[in-house]
Amino acid sequence: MTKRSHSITIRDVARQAEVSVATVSRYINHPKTLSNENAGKIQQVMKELNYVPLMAARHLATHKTGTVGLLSFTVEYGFFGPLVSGLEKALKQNGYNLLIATTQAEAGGDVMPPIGPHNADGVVVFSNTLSEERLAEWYDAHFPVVLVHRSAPQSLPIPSVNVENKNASYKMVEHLIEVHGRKQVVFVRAPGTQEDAHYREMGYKAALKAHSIAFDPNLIIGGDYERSAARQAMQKFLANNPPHFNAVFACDDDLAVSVISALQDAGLKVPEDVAVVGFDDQHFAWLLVPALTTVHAPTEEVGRMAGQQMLKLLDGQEADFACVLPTEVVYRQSCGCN
Amino acid sequence: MTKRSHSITIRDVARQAEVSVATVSRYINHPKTLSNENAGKIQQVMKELNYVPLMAARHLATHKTGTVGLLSFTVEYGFFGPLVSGLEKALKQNGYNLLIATTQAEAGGDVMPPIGPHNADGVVVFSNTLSEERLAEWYDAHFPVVLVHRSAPQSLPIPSVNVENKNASYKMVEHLIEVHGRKQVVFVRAPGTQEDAHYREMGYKAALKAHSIAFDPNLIIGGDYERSAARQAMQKFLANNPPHFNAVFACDDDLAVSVISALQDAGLKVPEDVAVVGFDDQHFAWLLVPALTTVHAPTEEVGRMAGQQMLKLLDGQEADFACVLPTEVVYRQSCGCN
DNA sequence: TGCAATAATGTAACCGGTTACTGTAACCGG
DNA sequence: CCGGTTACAGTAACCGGTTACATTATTGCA
Repeated sequence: MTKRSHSITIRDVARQAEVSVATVSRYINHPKTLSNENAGKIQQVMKELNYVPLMAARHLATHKTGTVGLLSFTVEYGFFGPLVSGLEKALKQNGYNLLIATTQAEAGGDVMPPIGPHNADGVVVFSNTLSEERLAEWYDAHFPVVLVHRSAPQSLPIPSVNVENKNASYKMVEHLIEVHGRKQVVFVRAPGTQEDAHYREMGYKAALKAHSIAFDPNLIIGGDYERSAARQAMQKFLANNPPHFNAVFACDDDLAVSVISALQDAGLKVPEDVAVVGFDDQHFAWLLVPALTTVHAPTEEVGRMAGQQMLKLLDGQEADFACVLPTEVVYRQSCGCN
Repeated sequence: MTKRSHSITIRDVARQAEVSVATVSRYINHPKTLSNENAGKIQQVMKELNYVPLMAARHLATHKTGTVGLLSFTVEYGFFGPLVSGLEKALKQNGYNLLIATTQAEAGGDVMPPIGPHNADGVVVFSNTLSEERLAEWYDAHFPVVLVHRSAPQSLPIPSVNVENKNASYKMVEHLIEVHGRKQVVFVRAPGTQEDAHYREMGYKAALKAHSIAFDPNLIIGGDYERSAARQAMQKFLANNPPHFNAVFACDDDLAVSVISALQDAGLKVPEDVAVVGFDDQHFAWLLVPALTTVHAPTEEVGRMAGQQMLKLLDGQEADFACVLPTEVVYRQSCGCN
């Protein structure tokens, strides 16, 4: 056995089984159309030779790769695991594999993304990982795309899977105001330009307005920092003689953690002095002390749903245009409950 | 544009640029061998037509897919994110994509794994996701494999990347004994048959022995439960009139969390009544109250290293046979420190 | 019994790239 | 001025599958 395992081709099988290559191919793709005799022979020879058809040759002949891509700007971020998990499970059910690549948001739209029509049957695009031009190009070419945590651009009816951000944020802030009487609520923006973040901020503002609380831009902590520097950003905010506040709505759980630790460092008690709430309900949220009040986002479900939409597209069906999964506030201790 | 975007082939480019297909192919693969004149023409036409070579055709001709697979039994488990991240970064540097699939440990070795020589240039195998027979088969066929969190079977010199488990566990338990005087240490096994778990238990036992503490099998909580049922397993242990104990070494951080919450439910204080320590140093470990004393495992580094080993193999070089990354005990509060 | 429909198989073209081989022209030193 | 490199480009075979079409054997039914 010095030769590569894949020197075994369909012709080897055909020869050994004393049939034509076409028959072997038929056995693989439409087994029912074969005589029992040949089917048996072929099956046996395939097992003997340990034959596995080369995907590339199949792809070339059929124009199907059996692969769906996921384009993401990062893979480290907390909820990536569940997202991929859901996606992979959904795809696997129909025999698709998952190809993963990270890209920075395309600089000028001119860099060819590592996954595309040339190596996948469709791609799931996470957040703003792809320029609108590319999206349009693929849409025009009828290349299946599903957006995740990003809604489709105006003119392109590309299916998307999102979580409900604005209402949940509204309720979250309303809870702080009504139940806990916290009217000076700081909002901590996320770094980057995630669409989710935008809607969460809108929910925050809407809640203030509905309760006749004037929006104070000084209570916004801007997202102009690296994720890893969130804690310092909070510390800086505290050091710079901020306006009075008694609650913090962090754009996501990771930020909430940074906020809490910065507050505690500064000698402030959570939730007594300052209530802190987050968004996402990541794995660790309930482990914190105080346990984090946050909005539960069904991340694995997002992945699964994206997978299902993609399968529909691949099957030639219409997918739901915009699919928004429900979120729900989870009341724990960090807001002052219990 | 009603046709698929990929009806544009190398022959279209060749025609438009008034050269032969071979010349276009050369431009793509060995640009230096072209005259400036033709290179310019081809470049322009390629941009105009938005031409991207079809991977499958390339693969078929060259027997290279440009893809590395990752075979894992799950994708949800906490440290999956960093692992993939490290792996993906390393691979991307050499232009490889990452193909991901989950499999249950192969039942009888007869199920063809979704990733293999037929669709990847090599695969990274996480833990015991693949039967030894398959490993041997691939090894014989010179198909590049790198093992992660699993060492190579006796007779197969397959490169592997592991973290140091035994010594770190030894130190961890020694710390409990020597510094905190905890001599009745419970060991909580992980479900499944991860190799890591085995070595951690060996470290635990070695530490006991070195301190002349008799090993008490009643202080072992067995791994015969689902991961999600770890907390109940601990509760059951507590309810069943266990021998006296004043510390718990959990096989990993996730288990440690379950242990802590079960203990607290039972009215026991951590670390005053029972010290609890874990392994992995997952993201959330320092967030817990008390912050978790644990062993830091460089998971992203494991991914990166596996990627590098794989790249070596793909390049025809020898890879390091067994690569064991150092781990380090991180002393926080849950053991009683501070 | 004969003919059409049907089932099972084989032949060979094709998918879209790569590359060995060949040919041509320009260039080199003696 | 000539034989030998060198630089560049084209022709066509090949990679390993799929499938349209042709062929042959079998069956059903008048």
